[in-house]
Amino acid sequence: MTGPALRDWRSVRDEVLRRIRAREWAPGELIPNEADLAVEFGCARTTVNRALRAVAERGLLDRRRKAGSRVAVLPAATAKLAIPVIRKEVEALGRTYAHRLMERCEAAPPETVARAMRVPAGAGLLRVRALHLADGGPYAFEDRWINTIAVPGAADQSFDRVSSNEWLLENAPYTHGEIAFSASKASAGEAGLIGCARGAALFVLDRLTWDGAASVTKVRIAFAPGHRLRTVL
Amino acid sequence: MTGPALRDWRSVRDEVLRRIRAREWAPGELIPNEADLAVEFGCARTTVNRALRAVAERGLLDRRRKAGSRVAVLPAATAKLAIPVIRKEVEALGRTYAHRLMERCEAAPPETVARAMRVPAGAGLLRVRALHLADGGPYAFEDRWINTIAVPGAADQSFDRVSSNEWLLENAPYTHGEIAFSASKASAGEAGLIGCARGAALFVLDRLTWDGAASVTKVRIAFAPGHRLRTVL
DNA sequence: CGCCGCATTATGTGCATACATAAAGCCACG
DNA sequence: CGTGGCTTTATGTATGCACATAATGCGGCG
Repeated sequence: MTGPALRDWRSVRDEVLRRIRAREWAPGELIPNEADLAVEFGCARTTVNRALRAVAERGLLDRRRKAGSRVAVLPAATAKLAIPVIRKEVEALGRTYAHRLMERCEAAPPETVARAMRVPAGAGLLRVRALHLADGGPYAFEDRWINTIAVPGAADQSFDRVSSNEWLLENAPYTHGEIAFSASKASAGEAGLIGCARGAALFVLDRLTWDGAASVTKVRIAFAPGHRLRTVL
Repeated sequence: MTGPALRDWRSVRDEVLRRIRAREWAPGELIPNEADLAVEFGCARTTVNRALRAVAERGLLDRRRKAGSRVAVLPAATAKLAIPVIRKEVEALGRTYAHRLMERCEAAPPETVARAMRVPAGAGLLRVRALHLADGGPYAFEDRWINTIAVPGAADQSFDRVSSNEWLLENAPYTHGEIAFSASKASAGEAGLIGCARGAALFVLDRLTWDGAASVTKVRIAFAPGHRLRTVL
């Protein structure tokens, strides 16, 4: 059963994946340690380590020092989502992108927004509302609050040529953030802008980004009905 | 500017991230090559390589042989989604999980399903419909088709004790699959089962998994209103 | 002047080795 | 009999080196 030596880490990774899928190593079971596998595969332990690390990143192995590596029992399917700039997303569909700025003003945010962004209740934030278009039709509606203290340049931007979505990604560095997806019924206002029936089910993305302790921007993007977020496993 | 030597790859990674965020290395710009960075940081090139690879995986660097590494211009925010078994998801919320099997029968799938799963139009598939409950209330409704040829054991499972969701993840290996998220209005049937108003906006997950060339299962899970899929950036 | 191919160069990977670190589990001691 | 601490072990990582691979871009040739 000692086939040809598996000398590169991708081969080792693939062989490990095969054994897991084929149940040669059953869920919950401890697999041989790196040194033994290295001997079996005829390669260096470093190579086995690289391979096992890759498998563990996919969630199919649980690794712990001293305890060894065991096959994950209920591997949470992990999907790597790429959330591109909306312009890119539209263009990737072979459609023509455009955007229309609906509103741009300085305003005090509602209490929920102020709390989420951790800014004083009366603080003036920049509010931008804009429609993203694909082939001239509504694609998504964006409702955004920008912390102009964290993003100084934003106050000077009109956002009529470059969308705030895109401008911020290029110009507002962030250290971390959260994204949430949900479904929501279209309000009367949204229905009018997006061009759908009132009460239609909209796919909604909420994103809040931070630069250290300061919030950068909070945005809600409601996509036109039919929008799907796809990914491969 | 030669601070204390950055000897481990995490430090190097963090320093690289800092420089990108601080615009010391501007978007689109070519960064120094690995060898030079290794000299600057006082570590081996291998270590720099490991660090840059990690940054590239986050999407903040584009690396190409010979061309070098350049800072990504529009880094598509990449989020790693973990889609756990529903029972785990509910329990992670500190709620009590239960599930109720609504239907389990062998049937010929509608044409759209047959085509998506690439099975003959008249083929008999196992259909399972079940409700997932949290603290006794509806959490999600699952409508599933199982290819019993690809998953032999499934025909003998009643799915009344262990949900098909969980049983399949443990027992049906797959090589790849697709997931799509969308929003959909609750049909009359769904509304009744989930206990929401008809026409409510539901967050829907569609998953189709494959084992090589054979489809394993196709499932649509509609979550109760208010459900959010969260992830960090 | 244009195009092709090869030299150059930056990243990608494998290996042997050494040491770091976490933690399981045993043993001695109370 | 319980427990704290030490030993052992498996993974984690740093390093120097060598060679693989891709692709750029220059130089030579038609």
